[in-house]
Amino acid sequence: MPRPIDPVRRRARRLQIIDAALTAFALHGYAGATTAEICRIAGIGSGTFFHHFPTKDSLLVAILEEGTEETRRFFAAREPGTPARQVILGYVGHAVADLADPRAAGFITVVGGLTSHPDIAAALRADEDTLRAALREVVAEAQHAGEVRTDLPADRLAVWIMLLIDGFAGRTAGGGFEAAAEAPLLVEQVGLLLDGPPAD
Amino acid sequence: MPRPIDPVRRRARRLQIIDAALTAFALHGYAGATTAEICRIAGIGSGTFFHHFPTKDSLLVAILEEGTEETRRFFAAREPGTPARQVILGYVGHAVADLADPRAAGFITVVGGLTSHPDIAAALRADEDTLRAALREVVAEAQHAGEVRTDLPADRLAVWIMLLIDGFAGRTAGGGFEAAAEAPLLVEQVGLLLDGPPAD
Amino acid sequence: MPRPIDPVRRRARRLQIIDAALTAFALHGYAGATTAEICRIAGIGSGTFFHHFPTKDSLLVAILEEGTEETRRFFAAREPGTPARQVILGYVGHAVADLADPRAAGFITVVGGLTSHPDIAAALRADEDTLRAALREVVAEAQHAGEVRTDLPADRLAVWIMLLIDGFAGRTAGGGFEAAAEAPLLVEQVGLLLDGPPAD
Amino acid sequence: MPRPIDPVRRRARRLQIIDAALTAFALHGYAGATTAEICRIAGIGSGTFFHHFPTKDSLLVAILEEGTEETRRFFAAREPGTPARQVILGYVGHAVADLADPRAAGFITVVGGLTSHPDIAAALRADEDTLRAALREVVAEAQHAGEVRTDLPADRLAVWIMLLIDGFAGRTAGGGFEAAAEAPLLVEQVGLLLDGPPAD
DNA sequence: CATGAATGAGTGTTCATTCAT
DNA sequence: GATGAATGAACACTCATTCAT
Repeated sequence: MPRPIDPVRRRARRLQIIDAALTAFALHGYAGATTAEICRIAGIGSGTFFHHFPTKDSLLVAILEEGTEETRRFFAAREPGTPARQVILGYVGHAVADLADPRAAGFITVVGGLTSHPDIAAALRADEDTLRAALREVVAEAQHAGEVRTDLPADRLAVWIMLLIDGFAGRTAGGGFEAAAEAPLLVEQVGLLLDGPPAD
Repeated sequence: MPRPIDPVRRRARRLQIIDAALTAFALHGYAGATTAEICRIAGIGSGTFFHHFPTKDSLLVAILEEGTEETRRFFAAREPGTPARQVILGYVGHAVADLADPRAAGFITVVGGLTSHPDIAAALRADEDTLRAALREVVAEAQHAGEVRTDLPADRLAVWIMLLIDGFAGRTAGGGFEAAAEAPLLVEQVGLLLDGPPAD
Repeated sequence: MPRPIDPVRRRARRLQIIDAALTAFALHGYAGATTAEICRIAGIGSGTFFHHFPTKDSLLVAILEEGTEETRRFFAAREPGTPARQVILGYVGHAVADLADPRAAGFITVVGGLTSHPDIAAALRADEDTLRAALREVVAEAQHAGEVRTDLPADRLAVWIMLLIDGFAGRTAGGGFEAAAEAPLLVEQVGLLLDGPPAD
Repeated sequence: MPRPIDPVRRRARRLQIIDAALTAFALHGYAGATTAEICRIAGIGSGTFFHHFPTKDSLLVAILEEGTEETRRFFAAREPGTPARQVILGYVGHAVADLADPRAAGFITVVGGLTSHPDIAAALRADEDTLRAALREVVAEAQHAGEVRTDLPADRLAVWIMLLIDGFAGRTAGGGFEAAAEAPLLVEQVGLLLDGPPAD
């Protein structure tokens, strides 16, 4: 009597594990977090873990893909007619809001340098490329609309926006830096970046 | 009749190990880099490694302290009479020059989130605090000289300078970002940060 | 639907490891016996070892506690009405019977001096104290019954009984000393201890 | 200009190392004591250690041989005419006096079970055999003189004397057992052993 | 589907020993 | 003779992963 697999419950389990992993990775880094700890946080047995993710690497890949998907969704959800520059600054605000979860900041800084592990590196690159392409497109649009400086190519500005966000995340992960309080300065800095130095 | 120990050779060995560690850490992260690999890169036996550093942790701490010391030296070496703002931008240039070694960039990003390992966390904090204090002091001086905006406290500006440098380092560690080519834009962005948005 | 864990099998594995450890410790001493050898004797992988005992120390502690428990059981099992002196000599016989396993003798002599390793030292002390208290009590009872000399305090006699048993165990561990053949002489010597020198 | 080796200084160095080793062995056991610690206690470099003893094993063997030699000397130094029984009890007193050094007791208990290490096992056996033969001879003499029971062979009595001394040493190594205070009881026990149970 | 006992390659670290100075 | 830097085999222990139940 093969009970039909319940995809809802399955997804719930996966999210439960992903959530535990976020905590563990943020605390000890990817290599430092053990599957045993993730299982303990998630309240499951190790067997269950490997039922849902064939390897530890695949778990991290899944988390990264989840993030990539969210990025895609954000830009896809753009209200038609919204000015491009506003979309850019909106994304910055969106990213900062994610960093309200202190684990997110830790996760980003900790996962950045995983160039070994080919699967993970690929997922990181995909995440990066997705955001970079989306930003590049909307920056180019803003340039055409005259909302953004044109002395730098759109791609380079996109990368520098990401640079600012990543730097901000890194500070958030440490102590003594209130993401909420500093967010306006981030928006200001991105604005200054998009405007460039005053002509004077 | 004890042979007089040769401190020069001892220091050379330490530097040899530190150099190998920089490579390994940048490649695989702290936890991912094995002492065995560091030894292989350095061309020494494992016993020699632990003869010079009692633990893997202590090696990282030594590297960090080396960096802290270099920061201190940089600010101590300031020519009397140099304008404060020029010192700040000079430091930015100095930091970027270090990132010409691609391992340095990888190292910085990879080592950021090591909050477990109390000794390492302490050394990271010390490194951070040293730079932050030095920048704060010179930023405050620049404010008094009217070279820098005064609507933000010196400490906050110091942190944001570090944010920009760290974000820059993170990009350098990845591909598709030429540190040398992007350096002027970093100086420009720091300048924008120090000036603030145009009064207009 | 967690399979109900089988405590029987778990206990069996533990005993299997303990048995292998007894052999290895008796052969090479505590420090000299490697976990690898214990695993080989027990026919298990190293992972399994540490699945059941978190450290090598904890294994020895478990063995010692097993012994302490057995001592407690022996004295608790005393038939009501048995004369105290008979209980004492019964215990001596019981101890000698254990020494029929040549590994037991080796184990005792080898484990005696482990004053480093705080956990082990504590377990040794607990084992010692349990036996000493049990013997002291029954010796005191025998003194009240007039079966044992009263010129020495019960505690001191208890210690000397243990001294004789330990000395006997030490001889058993070496060669040229048949525990079974020498047992009557041990009982005689304990008798002499309990009686003291003839009044004459 | 090969300076003639100074055998006095050489012997002093050896004794200095042996003394340090006694301390270290008593504290941590043979396997637990490192050559590095012995060197530290002795205040010498590791190179010097291996100048005087080619291996750690050879050091222990040397200590054991020192002890064997002392045993031999004790029995050789017997004043002509001394009654055999008095020699036996004199030896017991001599052994107890050695145990006044708390390291001696620890050393004896800790070194007992080293059946691996063929050289050490051989030295232990030699030490044992030397004492046993000496005791056997003097016990036999006492038996002929009618000072000692004759229902047991001299060799067996010799072994039991050693059993009592070793048991005593084991207690001394632990706490709560004052060698000096308990010595008379040891002499009494040996006396009772040599007399056997009263005919009554 | 869920479990946790079992695995063994791999990890950081130790230590007796060697040897150039 | 004396030193301590260098060595690498061996050690206790970890951990991602497998699989019988």
